[in-house]
Amino acid sequence: MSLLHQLKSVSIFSSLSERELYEIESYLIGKKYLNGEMVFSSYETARGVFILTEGKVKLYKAFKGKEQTLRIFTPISMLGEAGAFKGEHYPANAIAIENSYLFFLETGNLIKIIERYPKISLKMLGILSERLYHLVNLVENLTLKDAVSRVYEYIKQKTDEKKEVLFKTTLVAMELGLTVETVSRAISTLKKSGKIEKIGKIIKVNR
Amino acid sequence: MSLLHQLKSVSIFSSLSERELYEIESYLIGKKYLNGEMVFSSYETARGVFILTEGKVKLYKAFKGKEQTLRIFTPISMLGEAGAFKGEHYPANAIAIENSYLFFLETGNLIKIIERYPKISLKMLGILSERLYHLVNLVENLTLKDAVSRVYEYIKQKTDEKKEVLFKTTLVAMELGLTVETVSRAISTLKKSGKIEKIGKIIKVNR
DNA sequence: CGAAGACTTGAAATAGATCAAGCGTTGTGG
DNA sequence: CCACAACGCTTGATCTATTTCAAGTCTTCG
Repeated sequence: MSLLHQLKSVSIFSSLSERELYEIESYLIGKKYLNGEMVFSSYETARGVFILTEGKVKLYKAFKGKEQTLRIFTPISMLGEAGAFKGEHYPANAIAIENSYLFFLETGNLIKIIERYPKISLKMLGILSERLYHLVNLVENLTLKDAVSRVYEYIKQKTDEKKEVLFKTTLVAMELGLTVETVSRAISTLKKSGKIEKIGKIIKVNR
Repeated sequence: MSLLHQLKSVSIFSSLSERELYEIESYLIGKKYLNGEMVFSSYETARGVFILTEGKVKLYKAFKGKEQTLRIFTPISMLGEAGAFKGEHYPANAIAIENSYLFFLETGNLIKIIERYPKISLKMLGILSERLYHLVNLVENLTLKDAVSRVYEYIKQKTDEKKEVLFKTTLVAMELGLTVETVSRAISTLKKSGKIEKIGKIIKVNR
């Protein structure tokens, strides 16, 4: 897929013409990140946003050897927006958890774009709002729901469109803020109660 | 304090002239909320934002009889922005925890204002980003830090400007997502270790 | 003044984490 | 292409921080 085409799927740019996208493209700097490589950290000054076009990036907080995943990003997504619009530092850390490719867009240029194409600002407000919904949902899950129902809801949601889904315990544990062991136990509980079926790594919900 | 004056302290309006504020004022509908009265709930469709000019409002999530506070708002603050820019429903519930006064501003009018005064959109992006920082911080506190250090950090932060601060166990427990008992125990631990002093309801940090 | 609400302290319960060990899967380099 | 090392998954046993339950004291204010 061409970069131009990819830009179109970044929601804030979706309303722009090819000509306009072409201009934005000129601001972007692409870089490959290997699995395990840091994209940005909360210690560093936020200089702009990233656009993930390939791979997977984990956004997380770390403190005293423990860590909490906030979100796993997959293509095509924008990262680091909050840092760009407020504050010195990014609010969290981002690390590639697969070999990935990201473009960087400087805050100054982003603001230039927003000012030039006012429609974009509403889109941007929409993105930030979506981030807030996601985080509020995370807090709800972390503090109000037990492990088994969280895993169950996760699976239900993932199998909403597709019938069956590839299930990686480690990844799900990360996304839900649980340990691998807890997720594994939750799965066997759900299997026993007949709510799900799992053959190999393929999982499906019984409705 | 006049409404016009109050509007000026809502950061998104701070750059507007009196004439412009006067126009915005005409969109606002004020209403008194008694202690315990619901301002909005996550079940209801988001029709606009609120501006708190008096009292205290708690933003929280509830599930199966349990609840988790996301934030306590004090004047002058805006509430419900995320709902206005995305999604059918507000992401959480808001309830007055003191007798309060709020103005309501319809989404349509807010967007009109943003489109008319483009500078406002950057301010708005800043507000949403600040909300994200706050929530990320909440997640960090809830999942990575223990009760005693959370209470300690809370007190340190609150006593940053003032030397001494009025401490209400119940309110702090809400804000930190802990039980009253846990906060009370944390306080006595901190007192014993000499890190803080508390006489009556007045608390201070030993530095 | 008295009663409702706020705070403290102790004892018990609990959900999930941590530690530990064994098994399964996979992919790489010899 | 096979072997085996590294990694992922499962299951059991213990541990621990915080919640819950309970009961008593202190505060405040109508």
